[in-house]
Amino acid sequence: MTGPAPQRQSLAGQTVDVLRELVLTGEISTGQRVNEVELAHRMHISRGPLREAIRHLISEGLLVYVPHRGAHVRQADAAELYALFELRAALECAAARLAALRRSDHDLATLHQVSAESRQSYEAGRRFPYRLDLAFHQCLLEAAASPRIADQVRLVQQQVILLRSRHEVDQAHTHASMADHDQLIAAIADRDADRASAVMATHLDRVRDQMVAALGESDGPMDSGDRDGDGG
Amino acid sequence: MTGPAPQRQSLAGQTVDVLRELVLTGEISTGQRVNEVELAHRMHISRGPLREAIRHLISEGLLVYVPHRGAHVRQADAAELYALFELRAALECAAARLAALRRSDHDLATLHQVSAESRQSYEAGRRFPYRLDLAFHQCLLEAAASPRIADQVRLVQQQVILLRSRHEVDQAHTHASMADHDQLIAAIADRDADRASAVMATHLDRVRDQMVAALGESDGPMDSGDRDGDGG
DNA sequence: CGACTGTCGACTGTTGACAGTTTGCGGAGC
DNA sequence: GCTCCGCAAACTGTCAACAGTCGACAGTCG
Repeated sequence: MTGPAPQRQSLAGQTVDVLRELVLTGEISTGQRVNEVELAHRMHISRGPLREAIRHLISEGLLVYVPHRGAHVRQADAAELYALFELRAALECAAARLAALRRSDHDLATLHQVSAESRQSYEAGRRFPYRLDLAFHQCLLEAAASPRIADQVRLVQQQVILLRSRHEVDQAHTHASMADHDQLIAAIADRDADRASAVMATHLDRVRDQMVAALGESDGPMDSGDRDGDGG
Repeated sequence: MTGPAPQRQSLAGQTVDVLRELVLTGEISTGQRVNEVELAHRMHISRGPLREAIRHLISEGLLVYVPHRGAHVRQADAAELYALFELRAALECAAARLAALRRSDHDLATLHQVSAESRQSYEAGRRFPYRLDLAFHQCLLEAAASPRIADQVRLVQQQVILLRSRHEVDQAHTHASMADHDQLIAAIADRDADRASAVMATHLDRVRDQMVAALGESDGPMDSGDRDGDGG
């Protein structure tokens, strides 16, 4: 599991985690090219392990690669975001369906708990950190008990995070998302697979539209719009 | 387009294709460990590009990796096969749904054509080469017009091929599969997304059960009967 | 003044060698 | 005879250096 990280990992393995964090936190800007020698020097490692780590992140979809030009952080337009969410919907709707069929009482209790934490955090004035949103979807994957689907969902979610971290989410969307989660829990509690899948589809459509809107605001007018608002 | 393959690919890129073929054709046996130095010498390349190719195939799911032990060809028991087909069903049912909604007349004609070729080949006495089965699913992906889903389906299909190549398929299963394909085409022609998804689910269940049965025949009765098949 | 071409710099692609770890074998001890 | 310990071989992990390729700049020709 994602327990205490075994520090006995290889250098390349550690580098994957470090580099992934650099990308997801935006420390390496979107679209920025990754210089192998410079980055290797900065990490006090050789180019070999770094290259393997880069290739790994490419396979995870966080980086893209151009021959003889190196790798750069993936940047998505609206079309790619739609395509990504089609994949996400395919996977998570199936997960919701399986969760409804297979969930144990323990799974259901955990879902309720995470949902309660989210609402608590929200009403305490915090901005519904997507850590709790991720935790909810993670619990759902546990309930679905389908390891291969779970792995793929995690990869897709990483790519969503890569885009989501760039902008803010508004309050109305937060409220609607939590309502979706509650409906999803209800469907899973009833072991209603079709309803769980449908609610998930609705939820993901909402999240997608919100992200497309935010993308259009910050990235839409691209002609020399050089306001690199990476602050967040 | 996917025209003449750019032979100017990097050595690592070429090696990926060569190694993938070696694995899928069974030239590297299932479970067999991959010796880096030996294989690099045999391919007249250095270990660097070979390692990158190996890591790539690991990310594709064809190889698995053990620290300090190297990579070996993935071998699946019944439980893993069930998990794999849950992922496949999630992806391909969604693809079938999208294909029903988005297919053009040209897509439909192509599907009909591939289906006819399959039937022709079958009645000519051939054993329904799964190349044609793959071609059918490929056409369906084109009709679905969802690039991310298509990519993932291709990766999953590779893993299925890795297991399917080991054994034969019986005639009854072949006949049923072609009937499934025809029903799927009909549903897509009617733009009935729900029915297309349902037919695909049935089809994949059939294929899965046939593979599980074949797996149990050829691989099940091993010396120490460790039938931990809790595939639910 | 504009377009083309030759050269330079930087970076990726590849290689061979070195170091650390694991595994298998052989011998000593019980 | 069986078990445990130690050594050696083989393999993976890592590194530094070499070679090939692409992009940019400057010089030259029309």
